[in-house]
Amino acid sequence: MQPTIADVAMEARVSAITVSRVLNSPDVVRPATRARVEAAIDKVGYVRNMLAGSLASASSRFIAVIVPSLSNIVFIEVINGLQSEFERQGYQILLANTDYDLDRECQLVRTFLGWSPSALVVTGLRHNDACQRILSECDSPIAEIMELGDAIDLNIGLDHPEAGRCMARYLLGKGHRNIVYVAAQVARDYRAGLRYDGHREVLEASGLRAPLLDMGQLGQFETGARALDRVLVDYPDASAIHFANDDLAAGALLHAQRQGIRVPETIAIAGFNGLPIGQHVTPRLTTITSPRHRIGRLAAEQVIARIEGRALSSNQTDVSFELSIGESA
Amino acid sequence: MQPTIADVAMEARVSAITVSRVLNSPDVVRPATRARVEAAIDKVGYVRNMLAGSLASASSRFIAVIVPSLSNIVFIEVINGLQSEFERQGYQILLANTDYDLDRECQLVRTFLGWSPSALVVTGLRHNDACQRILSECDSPIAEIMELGDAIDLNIGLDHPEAGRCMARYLLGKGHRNIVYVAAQVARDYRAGLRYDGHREVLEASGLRAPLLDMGQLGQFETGARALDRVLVDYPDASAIHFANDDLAAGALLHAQRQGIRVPETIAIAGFNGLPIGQHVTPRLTTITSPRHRIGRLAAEQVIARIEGRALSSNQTDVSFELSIGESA
DNA sequence: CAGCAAAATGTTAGCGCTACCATCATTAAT
DNA sequence: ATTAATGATGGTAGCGCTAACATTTTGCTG
Repeated sequence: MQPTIADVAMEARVSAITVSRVLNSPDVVRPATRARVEAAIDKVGYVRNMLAGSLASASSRFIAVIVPSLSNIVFIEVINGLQSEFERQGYQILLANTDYDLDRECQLVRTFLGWSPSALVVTGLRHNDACQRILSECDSPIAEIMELGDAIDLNIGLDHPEAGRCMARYLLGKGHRNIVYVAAQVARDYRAGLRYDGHREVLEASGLRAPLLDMGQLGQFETGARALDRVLVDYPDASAIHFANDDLAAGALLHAQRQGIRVPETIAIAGFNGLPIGQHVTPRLTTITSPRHRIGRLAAEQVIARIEGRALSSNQTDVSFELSIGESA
Repeated sequence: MQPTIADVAMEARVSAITVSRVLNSPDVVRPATRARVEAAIDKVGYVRNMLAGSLASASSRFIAVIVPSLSNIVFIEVINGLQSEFERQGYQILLANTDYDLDRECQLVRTFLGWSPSALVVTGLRHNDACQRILSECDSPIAEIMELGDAIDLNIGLDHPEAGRCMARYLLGKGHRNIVYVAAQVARDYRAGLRYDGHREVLEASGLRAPLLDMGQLGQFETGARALDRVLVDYPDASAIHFANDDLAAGALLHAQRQGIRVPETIAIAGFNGLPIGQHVTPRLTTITSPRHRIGRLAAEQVIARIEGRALSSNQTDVSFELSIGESA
């Protein structure tokens, strides 16, 4: 049997609550007593039972974090940002991924609420009805990240339609008039769809068409490579491809290099995210850099502030983005 | 106040324990009763308190997972493998990263034990003394993954020295006699050091030298690029570089392409891990493919078997690896 | 050194759930 | 019909901890 707080208390000749205090607010215990308790903890090999503590205090120091995918480096970086900040403050992340499935998201929220998390961090603003209701009725802080808009509680993210507009304007400025937007599964990765909306808006305002090529599968390099081939065949007039993300764009660039397709002369290529690989391919990728780690860090900071009851200047934080111009477009 | 099991019980005109049974072992409750309880759960909006359940049953269904880094795609894939299997069985992962620091690892193990995890999954076989003792004395299942050797309990991984030997033999077979091994922070990423040991063993057995270039920082593409430059200057006779991982190797390959350095003619390049990017660069990277997702899945399967008291044929699983030959070496 | 505020420690009563054993209902067999 | 065996449900106690209040000790003032 694991020793409990009572064993430590007996060993240190104090009451259980004093041991609890040494653990939770050491400064209210007299140094001499504290030392005795700490010695007793070591002596009996006490390991704190966080479950019991959380139950009694009705606060778990868990933060539920739900992202669409763990295979996408973008979310990993966000998690890194969250993790570094939360860990510093003694919070433990409970992590899950939805596979871009809103019903699964709802299920995960339900499950996580059972652990009495101190807060929830979810990706995006779109949820199914049940999930929306649960989150709205929940009294823990809730941060909806990545995307900017009407949020339940806290909101940290960037303006995806504006990012799409930004790149479209840049490509227009470069003289492109036939630009294909290539995404993978827009229905699931709807933020890529939001960027497309912005892209189309700009092109149509100039009287141009904005074809969308949706590659069937959420893919990586391979999908980008195949997309490039398809665009060259199906859209012979296209002079540029606006990819929904850097994975696709990098896949296309690497493929172009293998095949001797000249970029940007034959076709210009642009991406989104600003992943490191974009700066290492030839030509360097023109893309939009999103502050992924920063989103995580800010979300964590604001969530902690909310938990601790500190006031926030605003519930919404636009982390913004940056056009990063390479030679690919 | 959140409704509790007692509220559900009252609503369904049954006792609390029956509600508990509907939640935990529905098949022992009469269908009619079960339906009544389920209706009551919906009606009162009951959310199960996992903390209380875990405390009472002394089993949390948490799995503590400790990896060196969340920035390395390799560990992400392992976590994906773990996650998919554990989630299917209703276990929740508690995730943390050590930043390759064994003292931090010990601290994390201590913290996690406080949550009464059903099992621990840690990376590698090396721990500091305190950690080794804690893990040895722990009676939950423990899986040490990635690396093969003397383990505390379960062990799933690959033979790193043999992987190093394998690539060294391949490079020798290609006629290379001056091969530089390039790693980043071998002291921390000691598994890269194990591969170097194997590499050196093979070269020295052929009477060759096995210089080691340790780039200061654990880096990505950038470090690989800089390493290539340094090798060309500091080891003018070198005909091949054996990189400790594919990130470094890919960084070097992309750099070579930018600079017009011919691979493998001027210098051959080999990696380790078998990341997708290696198959998309030109020339394709010669590397060793490790079954990362499989390590995670197997570890989870075996841990679950152990938790459920099922016997395992062996405590050690060699997942093996595969030489993947591209044109880079 | 009394007297009092502040600091330190203790007592009691749960947190919400499940293990354990007891009880009651149902069916099958004599 | 009676018993036994099985199935379904309930009562009680306690998991290990902390909140809230109660009590004791300490340090200081006049």
